[in-house]
Amino acid sequence: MNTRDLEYLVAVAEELHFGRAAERCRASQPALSGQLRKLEDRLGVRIFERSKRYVRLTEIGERMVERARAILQNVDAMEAIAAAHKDPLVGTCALGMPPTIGPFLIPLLLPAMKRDLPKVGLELIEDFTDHLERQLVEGEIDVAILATSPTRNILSEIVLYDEPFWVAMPNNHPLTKDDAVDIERIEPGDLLLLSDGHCLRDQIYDACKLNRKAGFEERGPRTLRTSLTTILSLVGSGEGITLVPATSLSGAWLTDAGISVRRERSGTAGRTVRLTHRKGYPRMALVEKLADIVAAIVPDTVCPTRR
Amino acid sequence: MNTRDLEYLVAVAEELHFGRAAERCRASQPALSGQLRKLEDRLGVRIFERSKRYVRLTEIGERMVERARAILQNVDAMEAIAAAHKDPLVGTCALGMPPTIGPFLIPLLLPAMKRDLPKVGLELIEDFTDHLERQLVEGEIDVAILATSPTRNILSEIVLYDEPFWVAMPNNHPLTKDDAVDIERIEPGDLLLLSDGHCLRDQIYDACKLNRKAGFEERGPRTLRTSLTTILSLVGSGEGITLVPATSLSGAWLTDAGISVRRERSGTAGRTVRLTHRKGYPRMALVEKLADIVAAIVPDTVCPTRR
DNA sequence: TTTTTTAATCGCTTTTTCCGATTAATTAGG
DNA sequence: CCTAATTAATCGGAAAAAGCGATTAAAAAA
Repeated sequence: MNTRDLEYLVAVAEELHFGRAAERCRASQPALSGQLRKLEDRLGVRIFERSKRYVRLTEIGERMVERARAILQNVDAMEAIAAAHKDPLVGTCALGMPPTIGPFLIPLLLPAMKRDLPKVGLELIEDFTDHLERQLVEGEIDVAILATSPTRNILSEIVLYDEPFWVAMPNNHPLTKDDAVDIERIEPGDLLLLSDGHCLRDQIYDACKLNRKAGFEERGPRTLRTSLTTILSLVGSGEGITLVPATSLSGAWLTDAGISVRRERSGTAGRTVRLTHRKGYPRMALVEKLADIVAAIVPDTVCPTRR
Repeated sequence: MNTRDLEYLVAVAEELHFGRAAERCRASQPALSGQLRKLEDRLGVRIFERSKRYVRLTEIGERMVERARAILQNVDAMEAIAAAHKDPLVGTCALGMPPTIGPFLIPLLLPAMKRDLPKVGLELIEDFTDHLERQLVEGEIDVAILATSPTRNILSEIVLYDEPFWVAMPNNHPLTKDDAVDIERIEPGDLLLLSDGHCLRDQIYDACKLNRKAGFEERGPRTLRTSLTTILSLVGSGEGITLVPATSLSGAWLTDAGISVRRERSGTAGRTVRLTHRKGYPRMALVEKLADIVAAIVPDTVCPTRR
């Protein structure tokens, strides 16, 4: 059944005149007549009582018109929804990010989104990287900000920025003497790390190349099943040292908390943050825009890939 | 927009697989693919996120599917209503009749309808013949039982029965002596007639050929703006004489009311009762059936045209 | 009677839809 | 790394549907 037929039906019901109805539908009278005749035949029911002098709805016709109107209303609604969403920068977007990024990025992201993508409702999901990847693959989220390259090849990435790791120490730590810290000099036993599952743990691991040191496991870092924020406050209270991504440095609270940060001398320790999405994701314009926004809001301690 | 496309849409939304969806819709996969692609293009919106490995609904797609389901539900309802009313002997039927027929026919008609047309809801309208004709023409009623031939030629009639007029007199009236009454002998001054508007008035007028009599107007019949039943009770109390159609004679109440009825000798006084309908009325099977029913229930004092 | 009105009918053209075969991309298995 | 399998898209041609203009038929109005 074609909704055009239903438009014809409603038009004739309102005009009670095939010619005028045809005109209103921008069709020829024979075309309209024929389609309605076929509609009646398909339904097996006479909708109109016709004569050369008048057209009238039958009892059943009245009910058919009611339904036809309901259908056309839904069709209109469908078209209206579609029209409203033609713009890819409209709708909701489920954005995932790991807990080592979220707390620092979200406060910057929300105002920027409100300004630059006011019609996009952001749904934020904070979870471990591998969970987010799975959710991406399963379509539970639209896009994620991750610090790893996607492992599944239905996913694709847009590089956002490179952020160096900084060394965070208690104010009275000997390594604070220098402008930059030689990463080799960090005592493994001092190192505070997040627990398994946090991508940052692996990244710091790699950065410190700790596994090269003999007897590392024995004298190795302490693992804490907590958040980066908590780790940092432990650093402030003299419990140890850690490496932090540069985006976490914004705000004055570090010094207030008794923490000093120093550059890592080689400049090689760091990670690349990307916007990850399914290759076939249809709202790529939104993803691109999101990438621009994130690149624009990160603090200047990092090096945005996009302008 | 074709509802087939919406079926395709819902099928793919449920199967998340173009091939299986096509199979379910008994269409080829390219046909289904193509139609959905065109639907997306028309709406200007991507409903599915496709890849070689998976199919997924977009956010907008979910909403489109909701609407599509609502539309298809209405289409089904439309088809169900049509299917239920394919039988012309279903639905409501507005039946008009004049007040000189209604009170005598309706008590017989209702039980017969309940038995023979149980799925037809009868809506009864009692009014003057010319009003009923107008209502027929305007489509306010479907059919009418009238004692006159239709004057508008968009109307057509099915003759139901011929009913003779009988002479109704007080028990003590001299004319009751004979088996049959010579209509010429009725004293015009004794005649009780219904007021203008009642078809029966004109019919009795014609039957008595009163207008041929000199000085008729002066000595003429008394007109009463009331009902046939009231006229008859006046006859019973000795106020005058009247002619009554044969259908009104059923029941024993006439003798109880002190009324005697006699045949009219010539046998020419009477009227033909018909079922009148618009020529183009689509439920002619119902009209025919109705005619059969009425012909079957009238008392045997009349001569049904139909068997 | 003639004219007007109006829905249906008739040919014919255009548009749409459909199918089978094929293609291209991707994944899985050896 | 190569091959097989899966799957949606594409292509070409055939079939179906819808459309239009002109005409017809019936009824009403002039």
